[in-house]
Amino acid sequence: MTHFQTQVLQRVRTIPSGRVVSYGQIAASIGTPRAARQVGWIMRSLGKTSDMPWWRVINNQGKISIKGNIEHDARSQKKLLEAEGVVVADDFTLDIEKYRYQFEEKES
DNA sequence: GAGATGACGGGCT
DNA sequence: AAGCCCGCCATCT
Repeated sequence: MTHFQTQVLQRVRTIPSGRVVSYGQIAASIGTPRAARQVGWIMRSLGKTSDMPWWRVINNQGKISIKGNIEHDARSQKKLLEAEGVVVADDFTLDIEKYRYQFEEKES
C-alpha cells in the first residue's frame, strides 16, 4: 500500500451517498492535480476486495468510463449510482455539476 | 534504469 | 458534437 494510494482511498471514503466526484478532483485534493489517471489506476486495482464507494467516482465529463475487464463494468456502476438516487442516462452519462461533491478537508 | 500502460483531462480539428 | 492528440504521473515489465 503506497502513500499515494492511501491518500486517494481516504478521499473516496468520504464521498457521501448520492454524490459523485471526478478522478481529477480526488487527485487535486491530495495535492497532485495532474494525477487523475493514477486515481483511476487505483480504482482498477481495488476490485471487489474493498468496501470503498468506488462507483461514486467518474470522469470530469460526467461519464462512466470503466473498461469492464474487472468484475465491475459500466452497467453495474450505473445501477449502484441509481440506487443512491443519481440519474444516469443510457449512455452512462449524468449531470455531474448537479451531483458533484466538493472535498473540504485537505491532506492529513 | 528505460520504455510501456492507463476507470483521465484539456485543447484543437 | 465527436474524435484525435498530447501531456501527466504512479506502476509495471
